[in-house]
Amino acid sequence: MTTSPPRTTRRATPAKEARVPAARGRPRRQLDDSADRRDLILDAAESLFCVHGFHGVTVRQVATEAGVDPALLNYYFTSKRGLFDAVLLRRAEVVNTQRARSMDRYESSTAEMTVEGCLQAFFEPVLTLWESGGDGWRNYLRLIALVNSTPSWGGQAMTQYFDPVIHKLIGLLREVLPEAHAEDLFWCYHFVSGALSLSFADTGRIDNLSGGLCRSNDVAAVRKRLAYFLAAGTTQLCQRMAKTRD
Amino acid sequence: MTTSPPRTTRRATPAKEARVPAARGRPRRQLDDSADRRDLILDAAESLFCVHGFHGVTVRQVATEAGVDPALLNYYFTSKRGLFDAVLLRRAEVVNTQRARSMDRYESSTAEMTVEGCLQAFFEPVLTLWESGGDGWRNYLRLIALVNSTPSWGGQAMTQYFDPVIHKLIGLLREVLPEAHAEDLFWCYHFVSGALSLSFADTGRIDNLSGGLCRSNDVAAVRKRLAYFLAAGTTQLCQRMAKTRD
DNA sequence: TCAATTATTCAACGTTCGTAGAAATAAGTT
DNA sequence: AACTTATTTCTACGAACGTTGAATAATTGA
Repeated sequence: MTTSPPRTTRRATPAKEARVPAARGRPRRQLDDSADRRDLILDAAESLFCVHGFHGVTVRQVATEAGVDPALLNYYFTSKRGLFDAVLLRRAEVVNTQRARSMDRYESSTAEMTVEGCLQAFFEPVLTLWESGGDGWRNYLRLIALVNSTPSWGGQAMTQYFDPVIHKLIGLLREVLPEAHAEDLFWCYHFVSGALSLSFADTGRIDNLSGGLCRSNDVAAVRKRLAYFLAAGTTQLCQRMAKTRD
Repeated sequence: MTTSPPRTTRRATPAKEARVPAARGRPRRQLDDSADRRDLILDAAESLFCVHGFHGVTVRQVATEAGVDPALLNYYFTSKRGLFDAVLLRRAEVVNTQRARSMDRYESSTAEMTVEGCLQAFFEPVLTLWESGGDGWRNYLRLIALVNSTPSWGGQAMTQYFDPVIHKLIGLLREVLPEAHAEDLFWCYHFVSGALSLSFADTGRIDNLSGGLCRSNDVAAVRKRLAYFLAAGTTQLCQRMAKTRD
């Protein structure tokens, strides 16, 4: 208990980069797990980080939730931070290529684009994932919402994926609202982003506030209302600011 | 260093409630501090919690920032959680009575209320505090924004202060938009809250996104645009939903 | 079959965490 | 002055933290 068997001096395992499964020597399938342990860990981490944030979760909690040894997290992801980043990046490309495609499709198939149409093309793919992407996607979007409103987040890896589609949206809006000032379009996105984030955050706040009249995870209720609200806000902001000396 | 002087058995200090300064025996003023140590601690905690969240801050960091001994935090606030709650509650009543008064004033002084007027009466006091309330208020609003979008926050103590003014706002909007469904007004507030939160969160996100064109702490820029955006969104959402079978 | 590689477990390290008891200091009361 | 109470510091506990090295189990290529 107190005294321990003699330990030799520490020597690191040779490779210190995050472990990505190689083709050779990798077991194809676990005995009874349908998914890879690596993915199990990511799922567990996702479900915990999205509720409590990075600092509110311990690697031991993630390990327990995933049903694996804590050391395995470091084996695959090098560090707790590495795990967190891996969770963020896992679905980042998927969601954003879907959004990019959605906007491309809208742009090329529509003769007369509208503000509402652009915004819908921007967020409809995400709503769909939220609605029918399973718990994984729901947790992921919650996590993104949390990260999006956390100041201390210096996530440059994320902007790499998210910024292009945002600029694409702003580009579309610029065509529909040619008289709008550039900065006003950015401010519109700012407000859009805030409303979207809070919706995905799924805090249950509106449930309490409305005495059960509204449910914060009611995708169908959010869908139409978001479109109406954001489109009108964007249009009016830009039009009224365009008339202003400022 | 290794062996310590013999410690007697632990016995707790008699009082275990949070320490609130009494009238008797309390030193009136510290030697060189202009403010009470208790307030210094709250300020330090506020400035750290609003950036890193509850779990991202240690009591030792707060103590260092405040320039006091770590044990003093437990003396005044019993626990880390007690400190966090104290930070939240310190300014909660102030801001919300100001908002309540602002809406009362608007309601009683205006013959023909508007959606934009109601919303402005709701958030203008907060914008003013954000603009000219000093670092303390700016940090506090950041913290509220963070808490507002954190799912794991079971803050019933906060709702006690914040819910009444929200219901007051919804009551005003109901007068201006009598045809609106009740649930739509709650959804409007939901989106309003999201846009406001992200603005106060001051994440610097829009600064990067716009390449410096917008600054996320530019209160003047936010003020008008918020009013335009939210008023149009609210009006349109309610009007269009009112026409819908649903 | 056997050596090489990968995956997983085990036990523990060194550190930092929140918190507590006791002593010391300061202020107020009488 | 002495006494009482409030404030502050000192020291350190026990637990939990992220992480690691070495050992073991599983899988693969030859």
